[in-house]
Amino acid sequence: MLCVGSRGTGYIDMATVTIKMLAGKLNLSTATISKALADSHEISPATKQKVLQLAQELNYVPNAYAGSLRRHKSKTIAVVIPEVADSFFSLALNGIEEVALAHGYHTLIYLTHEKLEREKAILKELANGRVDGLLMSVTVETGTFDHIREFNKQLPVVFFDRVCPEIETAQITTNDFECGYLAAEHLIQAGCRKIVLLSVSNNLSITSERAKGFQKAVLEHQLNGVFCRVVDCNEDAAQNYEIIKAMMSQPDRPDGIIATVEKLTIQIYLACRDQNINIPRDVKVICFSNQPSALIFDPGLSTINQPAFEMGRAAARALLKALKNSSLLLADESVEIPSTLIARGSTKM
Amino acid sequence: MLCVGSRGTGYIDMATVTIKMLAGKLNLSTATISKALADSHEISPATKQKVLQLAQELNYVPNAYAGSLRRHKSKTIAVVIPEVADSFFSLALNGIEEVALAHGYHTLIYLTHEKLEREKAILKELANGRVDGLLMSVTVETGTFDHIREFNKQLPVVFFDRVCPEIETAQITTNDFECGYLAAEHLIQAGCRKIVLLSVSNNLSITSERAKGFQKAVLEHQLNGVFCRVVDCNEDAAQNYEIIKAMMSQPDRPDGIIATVEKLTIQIYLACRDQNINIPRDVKVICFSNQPSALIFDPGLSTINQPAFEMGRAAARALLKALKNSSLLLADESVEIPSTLIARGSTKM
DNA sequence: CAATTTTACTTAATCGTTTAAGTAAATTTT
DNA sequence: AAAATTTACTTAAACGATTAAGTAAAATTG
Repeated sequence: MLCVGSRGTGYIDMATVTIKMLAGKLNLSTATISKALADSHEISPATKQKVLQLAQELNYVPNAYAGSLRRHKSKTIAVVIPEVADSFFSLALNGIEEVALAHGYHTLIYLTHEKLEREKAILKELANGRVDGLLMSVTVETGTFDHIREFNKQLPVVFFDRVCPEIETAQITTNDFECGYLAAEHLIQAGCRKIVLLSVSNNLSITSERAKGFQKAVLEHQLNGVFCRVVDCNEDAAQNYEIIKAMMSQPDRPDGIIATVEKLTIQIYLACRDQNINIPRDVKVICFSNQPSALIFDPGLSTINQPAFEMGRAAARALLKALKNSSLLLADESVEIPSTLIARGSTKM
Repeated sequence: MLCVGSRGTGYIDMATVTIKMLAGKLNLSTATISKALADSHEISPATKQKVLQLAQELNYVPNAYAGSLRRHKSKTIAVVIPEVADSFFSLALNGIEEVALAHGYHTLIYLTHEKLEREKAILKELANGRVDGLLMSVTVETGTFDHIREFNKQLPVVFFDRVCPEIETAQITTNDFECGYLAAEHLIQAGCRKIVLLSVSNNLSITSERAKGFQKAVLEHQLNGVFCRVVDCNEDAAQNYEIIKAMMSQPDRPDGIIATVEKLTIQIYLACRDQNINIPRDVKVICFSNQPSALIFDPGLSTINQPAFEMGRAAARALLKALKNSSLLLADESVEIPSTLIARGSTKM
């Protein structure tokens, strides 16, 4: 018995299996079916058995949105991040998805591409039932927080990595201050005296924390503040290349570079190669990065390795915990998961 | 006027703004509000103006699920991929999100972690209204297709990269056969005579296409089939390292390696380094990879670069086109976007 | 100006669930 | 055995939107 129309989608609705349909076939009310499927004590074992069996046979899957509408719960969370083609965020997303899945939650993804406007638009749109909560890493542009605060009045938000201390909620971070300090210490131990920290001009607490750690080490070792400084890069790879190249062609060029942003790595290597500046002989380089292939760079890249996957998991866990237990104070769920410094060829003495 | 309860979520419902509420405040019916917001010709300009203004003021956002339930359209697509911590998939996801966003669609993400069971469970759950369509790259285990075929009876599916020619729908691919051929040709031109293609044991059409292209080049150049062969790796990095190491410690070890899987790159480099086999002098290596940092590997990695972002975009576009135009035959939307071979240090003569 | 059409609404049903409240029959209690 | 309770259901309202169908008043037509 073929069932092909001459026009239309070609997709068969087959009068999608609903509770109503099950009720019809079994001569029961929809209420009974619903309760039977929910294993309610109000329904007799015999009826439950019949309902379950028919549901199985007809491949009944409850309409997600009908339930969401009724219960005011979507079993969906949103992940709002700047980009996904970045080892940190893709690993974090991995961790988030794992936890969401395990709890039967669905994961919506939104990329801000570092645009505050986009971030605002997303939060606004999500503020009406589509999700039960939000995991986010803010953009580099995010300097005001009203849009987040407004959203957070209605739904729980958990920050990870690029957190927002201004908002009282769970903040999943790594030890950025300490890592900035350790990176600088590491370079100093390797003999560097003119260390530059490359950052991107932004409002992020994590980069300022890293910079503060760096400054502390510089002070402790009484290094010259003229040479030891923070240099701002931006979102444009070609421009960053020029910035780094210009910096490295000065007579008093740095002998150590700390990149707080993974994507600057390539530009640093390229700029040095193109100017015949040898890493690590002429300049030592360490980056905040999670690329597993850092060890086969030329030379192997010393890194501060963030626990991206674990941070994603921790963030998702905190959010889901809050969703299960509505009296939970999310601010108490903040955790700091330490990063690890891995020394490789690029900082060899 | 503070509004803080002693218990509960702390999240303010503020009787979330609904059409009903707007209707109440303006002394109009919900139908009028709904139509005004949809800019219907049935509503007078004056009323529209009033409605729009109040909606703006109260920050009204339509409940997504109410509309979805009524219209049987969710404005949501699902992306089902093996993993996200992979340069191809993260770039593709980027392209997908861009297109979805531009069309006002939401993107759900599901990771199969290469498990067929997981893939089946996801499709089953999604088959009831949650999404309007699906973009997918199948797992390495996906050898049967009934679960996809079943889903595809109800909703449109578009495959990208790891496609499924058995299902009649859009398949967004790159020129895998040709690339397998070109990679082999490239190694042969560089002097290789004993070339091994490293793959992962699976059912994927793309890897078999690459292998076929490789075989063609081997035949054309009448290379010895004993040395020129396909070697299977798997999902376990440590095991792969051992497989490659064992292969490279044979007396008749290969002088050329083609890796069809990005993640094998590191194991190849490590195994060679650990055995003092010089790349490219002793063995030349080319990988299917999209890592932008391939050029600063040691030595720079020659790659077959897939147009991941473009493929993601093409896949999303095909799906959305089908969703807008239900009489579209998706199979006609299949496209092949060519990859590019980038020669670097790892295949130098 | 009576008849018709158009305008600008409202009423009420519906999407697929869940759930409070109701109810008849069976069971238990006293 | 009458009263009270429990069991296993059903009825109907709700969630928040959309939309077919209905309607009174205003505008247009012949």
